[in-house]
Amino acid sequence: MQTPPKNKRENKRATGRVTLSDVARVAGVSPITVSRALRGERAVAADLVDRVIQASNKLGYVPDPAARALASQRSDHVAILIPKLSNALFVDLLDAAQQTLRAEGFQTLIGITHYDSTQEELLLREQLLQRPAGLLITGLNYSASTRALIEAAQVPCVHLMDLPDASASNESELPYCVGFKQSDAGAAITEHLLSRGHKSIAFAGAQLDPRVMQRLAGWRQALTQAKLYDPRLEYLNPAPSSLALGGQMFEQILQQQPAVDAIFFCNDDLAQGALLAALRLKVSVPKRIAIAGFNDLTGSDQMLPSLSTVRTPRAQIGVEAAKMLLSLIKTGQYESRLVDLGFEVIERGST
Amino acid sequence: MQTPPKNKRENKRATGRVTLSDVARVAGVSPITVSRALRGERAVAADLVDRVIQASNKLGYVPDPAARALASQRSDHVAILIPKLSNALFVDLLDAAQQTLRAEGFQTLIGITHYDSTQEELLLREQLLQRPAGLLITGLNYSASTRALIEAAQVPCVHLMDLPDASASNESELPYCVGFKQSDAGAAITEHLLSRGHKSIAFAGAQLDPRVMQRLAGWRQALTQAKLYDPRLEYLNPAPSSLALGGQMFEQILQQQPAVDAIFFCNDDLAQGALLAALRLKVSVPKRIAIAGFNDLTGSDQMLPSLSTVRTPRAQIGVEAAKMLLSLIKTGQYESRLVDLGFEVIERGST
DNA sequence: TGATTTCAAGATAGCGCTATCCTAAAATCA
DNA sequence: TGATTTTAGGATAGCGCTATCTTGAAATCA
Repeated sequence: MQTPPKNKRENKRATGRVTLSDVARVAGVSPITVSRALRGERAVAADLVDRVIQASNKLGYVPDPAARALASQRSDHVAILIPKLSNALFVDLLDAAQQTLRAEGFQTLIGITHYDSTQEELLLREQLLQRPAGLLITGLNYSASTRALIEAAQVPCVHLMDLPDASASNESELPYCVGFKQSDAGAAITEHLLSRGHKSIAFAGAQLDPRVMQRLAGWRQALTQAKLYDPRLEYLNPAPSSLALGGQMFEQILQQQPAVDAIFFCNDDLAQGALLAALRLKVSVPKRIAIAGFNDLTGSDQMLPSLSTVRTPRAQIGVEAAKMLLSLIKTGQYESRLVDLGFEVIERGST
Repeated sequence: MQTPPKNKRENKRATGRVTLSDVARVAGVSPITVSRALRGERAVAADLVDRVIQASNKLGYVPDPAARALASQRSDHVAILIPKLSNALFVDLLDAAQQTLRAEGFQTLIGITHYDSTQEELLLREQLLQRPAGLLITGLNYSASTRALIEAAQVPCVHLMDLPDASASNESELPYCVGFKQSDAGAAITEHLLSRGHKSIAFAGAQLDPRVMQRLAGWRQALTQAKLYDPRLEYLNPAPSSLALGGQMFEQILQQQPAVDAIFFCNDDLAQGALLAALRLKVSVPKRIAIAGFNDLTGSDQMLPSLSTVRTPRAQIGVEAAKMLLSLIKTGQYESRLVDLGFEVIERGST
């Protein structure tokens, strides 16, 4: 003789969690109605919604993200892919995006690619397993397999920091992007140096990611237009950007190109390193040589002389990209695919 | 007349995912055996394990984290709580921990507390909803409610950057910690300044989190022991640490305490700002006044003069804490509760 | 006013796993 | 050798939600 089957309640694995059913019982409705009322999905009578919300508050109900993810095939995660944390630029981006997403109840999954597209793909694969609600990706990545992954995942995706050449194709084929024109910014700071009367302006770039190359293109274009372009003044080093490297490149350029009277460094850390090297070598800035940076990172205004640079709206990009993504997640659309947040040339003592 | 019930396969919501059952079918075993074989839980015959693994590889099976989390009440997330991303110290910590955790298949959930214990508790609550497998928390937080949350969650937790006074109580009541003795480090750099013959050594601190206060305690202790302690030389500013603030505090101290011949700044960014201010004001370092920092952040070796500081093993702390947590997650134990990774006084040009 | 459409609520059936219980065979013991 | 304990595999029943289908009532229409 067997014991009679226990009733459902007793049979439960005890997890101590307040569930939808608990709320439903208290509110006197079915569980599915609670689900709908709380998510605002479909029409639920106003008085029922009230009762559900009251019951929910009374019990301190909080939905279980795992159950939700399993049932709906969508989690409350947003994945973000960033090249490095050693560049303050990306940290600011992450910070801003993360903050904005959290305010809407989304958790941020970080992935650091180290500028490696194989890693990027691997990270994306891992992140997609979590069925994220959305994706934030630094740069406009067109690696075929990565794109395929994103398409297949059917997840809204916003790209950060860069804008495609809007000229091309029809609007609906463009990726969602929040950024600014890197090449325009590169040209703008170069023009600033030109306006100060400099004739021999070198470009010093490190890391050489696509955005650096676009700044280089901007520099080339501005100098070509001024009929001052000289390919020998391009100094490109694939090593990661750092203060120390900036100092080294500064010395190297001084030595190899004595006629150079200004240098545009592709990132502020390089430029800061150059300013410190100039102090060490007692090279007068901007008298003997002007120095410009990029990004307006912390400390650039404190340097001696203070560093002229391009202020990039990275925090704002993080916020706007997150908002765009949230809109895509919720409504499937956004007013525009391209958001250009511009940049600002900051003229300080070094030029 | 009704249509006959569709068989299970057809009845499924089509998600296109390879499931445990698919693997089970191919391997010719039951789903639960696949689950056990893949997780290495319980004993499964070696040949079955082989067959399961082969089938799994053949089909490209990957477990669904949401389903796993729902069934087991544990996700593959590890939550990390950090005060700020604007301090490179914590970014390094995050980077190292995240990297180590990912290698073992864990996703990192970040929470930025902004040094606010209310926020910390809120973040922790949100993160605990995800049923993380483990917790990494900066500092030794003893806010009652936060502690209660952690205890109630029954989740292994490792604290970062700091060590409790090991003297007290029995071993098993200590929290798991990876860090170093902040007060010892504060004392060590102060002793370094003393050894250089400085008699009037000021302390300049910002942010004033518990770790800064411990460095202050170390400074006090070293000076008291040398019979040179003077409370008027404590400069404490609750504002966030920054280069600009360092410059301001430097000027302020010079002005108010003309006899001071050395300053210990609680963080390198302050000290770097002070060095730049010294250049600006043409105050000779270390001749007129010596300057020491803390953490050995990027750029400190590039300053003019290069900055003497305390190198703290933050990346190593991130790695070791992650490893400790992984061990706690998998085995429930770790060889010791306190891991002291030490620190190193770096003597450079500024002292 | 009867027929058709719309709509709000509920019933049902999973999402893809793991915890738990069960069973038959193998291993151990007296 | 029969009784007891281990052991390996499987069956079953959820984890806590949401997608989907149903249903009865209200709204709309001819």
